[in-house]
Amino acid sequence: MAEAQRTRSLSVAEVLREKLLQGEFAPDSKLQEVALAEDMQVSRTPIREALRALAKDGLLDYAPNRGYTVRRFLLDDIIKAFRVRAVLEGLGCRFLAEAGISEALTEKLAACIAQGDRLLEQNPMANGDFSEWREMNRQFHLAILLETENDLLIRFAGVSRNIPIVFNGSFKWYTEADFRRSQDHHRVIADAMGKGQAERADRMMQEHIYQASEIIRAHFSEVYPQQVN
Amino acid sequence: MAEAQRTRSLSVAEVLREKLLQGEFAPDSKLQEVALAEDMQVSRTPIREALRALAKDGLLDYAPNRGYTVRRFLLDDIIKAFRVRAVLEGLGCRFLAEAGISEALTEKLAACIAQGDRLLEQNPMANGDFSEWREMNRQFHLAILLETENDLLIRFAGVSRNIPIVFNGSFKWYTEADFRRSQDHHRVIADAMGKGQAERADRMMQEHIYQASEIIRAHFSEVYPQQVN
DNA sequence: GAACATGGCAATGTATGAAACATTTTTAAA
DNA sequence: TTTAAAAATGTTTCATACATTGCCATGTTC
Repeated sequence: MAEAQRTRSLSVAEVLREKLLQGEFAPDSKLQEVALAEDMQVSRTPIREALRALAKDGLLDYAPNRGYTVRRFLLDDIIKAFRVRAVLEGLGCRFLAEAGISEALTEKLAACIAQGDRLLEQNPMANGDFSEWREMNRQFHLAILLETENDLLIRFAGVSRNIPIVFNGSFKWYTEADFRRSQDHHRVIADAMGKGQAERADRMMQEHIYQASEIIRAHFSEVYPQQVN
Repeated sequence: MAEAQRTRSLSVAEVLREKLLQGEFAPDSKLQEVALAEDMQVSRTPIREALRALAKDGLLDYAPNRGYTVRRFLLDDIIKAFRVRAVLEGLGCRFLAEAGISEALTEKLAACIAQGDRLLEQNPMANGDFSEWREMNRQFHLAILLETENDLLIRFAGVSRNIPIVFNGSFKWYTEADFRRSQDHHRVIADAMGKGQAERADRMMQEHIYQASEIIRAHFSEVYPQQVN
């Protein structure tokens, strides 16, 4: 009971969002209702609603009477998104440091950091599988955001993270030093919040996210070789 | 020609959004397709799409198979939204101060400030019509945001402003001193950006928006007398 | 050959009935 | 009287038919 109901519209949106985030649709290509409806074996109605939702999230461009196209993210767009996200997540840290963080969050962050240490010992770059690191990182950031109980902050941070390339993290380009640095950042952020050092927590989170953006900047041309920006 | 096409869905969404922002629907009341379709003389389809859009903007709550209800904004929600907005608009000022602002923006901001001076001379509280002040203020903030050319920043700032009570501004509660203070803020923000003082511009914008939120806090109970939070 | 008009096609926009789901009311039994 | 099952009612979700718009090719005119 009280199971979060799933409508077809939501399922379709979820599937399409995942494909968009994984870059399975070429930028600027059209997403047409009829074609998608056939592919996914549903009528146009749920497709329409899903497309509309994805456009609202900025993953598709929409023109009335002309339909939806896959948004092309330039490096510039991604860098700008990172700056916004850095400020938002930094703000979250600030709030929590000011208000004091719960026992539960302290433990959650400690668990993430412990997991990070474990993964670092295993030399996470060796096997090329970063899914555990990615999940740990996701949990760390999400736990902080949720603790703020600030609806807009949570939503905006989510949107600014749900962008192709950004979404999966840039871990495949991380050197061992990058992983260790990232882990250090997490440690400082948790420490600062625990001690009520709002300014320090904010700045460290901003720097943490900035460094991630710089790694993407350095490797962006590998994803879109032809693209100028 | 090239008139921005209007579909019924978009028109309906616009009308409903305006009503929601003006508080014409009681919080927690249901918005039903059939009833709205009759009221607005369109079929259920454009209504559905409009409701979905408004839910994405956070003005409506949605539950699968159960429909849409008007979101109830507590004072706490509004304060939290203001904090996010303050940081976002502050960030916009920071960007512009760092990059340098265009001639066009310099003039636009100067025009807004001149208009503010004019309105202050006329004692804007006298007639109880703040529409001109509101428009001037809107233009000032919007011009800054647009100049950043940061898509997410513009969208997020818009969403965090499109909230009942917040949307119309709190000018009806402003004292003359409040108006003058607000005008001073605008002057400092424009000055700081013009001089490339990023930190100063950022902080002043944040303070500017914070003060607006405090005025709403002081008068919120007049809007929802019964509400505790 | 270039500019413009026309018509057909394909896609989106809208309306509406049918099905699925939730809620309320009724009915029957304990 | 209380409780639960079941029917009735109302609302949302989905599918589909029709209407409208945009696009592109063809053809006409200058």
